[in-house]
Amino acid sequence: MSIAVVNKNAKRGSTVKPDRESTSTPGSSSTKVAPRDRIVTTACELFRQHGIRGIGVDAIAEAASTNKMTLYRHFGSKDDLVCETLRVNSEKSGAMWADIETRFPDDAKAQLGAWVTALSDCLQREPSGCDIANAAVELKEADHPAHAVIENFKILQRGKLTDLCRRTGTQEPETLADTLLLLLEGARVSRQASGLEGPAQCFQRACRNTLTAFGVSTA
Amino acid sequence: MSIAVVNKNAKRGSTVKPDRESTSTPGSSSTKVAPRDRIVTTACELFRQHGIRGIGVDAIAEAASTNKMTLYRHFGSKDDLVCETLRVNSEKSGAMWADIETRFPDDAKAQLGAWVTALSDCLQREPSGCDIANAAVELKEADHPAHAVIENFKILQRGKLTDLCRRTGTQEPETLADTLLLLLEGARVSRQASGLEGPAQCFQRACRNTLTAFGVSTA
DNA sequence: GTCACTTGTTACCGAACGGTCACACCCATG
DNA sequence: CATGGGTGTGACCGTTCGGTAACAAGTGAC
Repeated sequence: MSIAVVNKNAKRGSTVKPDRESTSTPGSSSTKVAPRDRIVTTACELFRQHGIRGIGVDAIAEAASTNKMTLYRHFGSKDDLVCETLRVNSEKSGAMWADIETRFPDDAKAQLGAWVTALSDCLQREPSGCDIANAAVELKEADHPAHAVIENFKILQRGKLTDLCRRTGTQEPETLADTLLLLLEGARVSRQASGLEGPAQCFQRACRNTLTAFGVSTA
Repeated sequence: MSIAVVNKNAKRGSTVKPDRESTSTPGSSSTKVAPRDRIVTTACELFRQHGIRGIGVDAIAEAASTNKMTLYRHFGSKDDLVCETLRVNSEKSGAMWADIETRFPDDAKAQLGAWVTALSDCLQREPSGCDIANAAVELKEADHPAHAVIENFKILQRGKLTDLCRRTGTQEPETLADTLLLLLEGARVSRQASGLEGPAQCFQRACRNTLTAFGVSTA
């Protein structure tokens, strides 16, 4: 299957007590991040890079400068860790919404325009697509606990966007919101062969067109 | 990880020579499909159901009423089999294009409308999303041979759709095609929480709106 | 110092996986 | 009947994986 081997050669060569860059130095070197937080951050990154099924708990623990035992003390199973990373990603999205709202208070049209540009920037920055959507594709087991997190996020996101569209005064705010979401999901998936300019520009242009078609002038 | 176990209990219980439903009866029972074809068909289905990483070659062979050895005699590796299934899926898409063209010869607008309805029907029938796009999400290894197949398919699809849009006489046929593709990919991914009516209707409505916005009356 | 708590380390387990081997079997062709 | 190619069967190998056990080491509060 030619699985990308990320695991191999755990030990960093030297046999003497090596570079413990962040651990065991309480307040000195690098802000003393708790193991649990290091694990979550690292897991987010590695899941995005290699897929959930493509990376093992051992490799995650090692990349987080800790070990498997500590990982399993904080998370009962790999599934739990997956859920936690998805939850963190949801919170990141929530932060983006809050940022938009504070930057353009009481201006729904400007907020909607900012949403488009923010997501377009996000698309250009992270070529791996939406972590949550990717997780939904990868986890086919119907009873996987992550599906609740995914479902919850999607409902929340759609609610927020629909509400924002409604506040712009357009008719059919739900149709507009659903169209924008379809464009977003599509852009996140199809990072190949979306024209010369890439899915980010493609997404942005399609959104602008859709907004004008719905009578929303993007301020 | 709570991987869905599809493999277990290979043997059908009875120890006597059991129900060999299709094999060893040359021209009698069920049309005598060659093992290779059975494997490909079964693999397509199982990859869609469980994901490429979620199903093993053993389970595929057994579901195809054959065994692992025969599978490996026809396909050098699981990766080869994956590529073959993606190729088959590409051909199915090609058949759809041919069908549309014969049903509405020399009528680009009607063909485009038929494309929308055909894909919408397809979305409603198969809730698993696009197998090729799913494969792209699941196979993160950059050197996986399937990526060539995927890329090839996407380029082909985009070329056909762009050409069709151009023949409708609209300006910016590429932008229109890219928008429709974004909507399609999005609808295929987001089978959850796309409004009350599901992504299929959502996709269809968004496409109609987009087409009218681009001045293409869907006959 | 002592105690409780969190981490680190190592080894291990059972299962599933991709892939291979050797051998028996069937069946069509000659 | 003999031969040869495609197929079925079961065992096997090496690896990786998720998860656990047992024990040592560090750390902060009292």
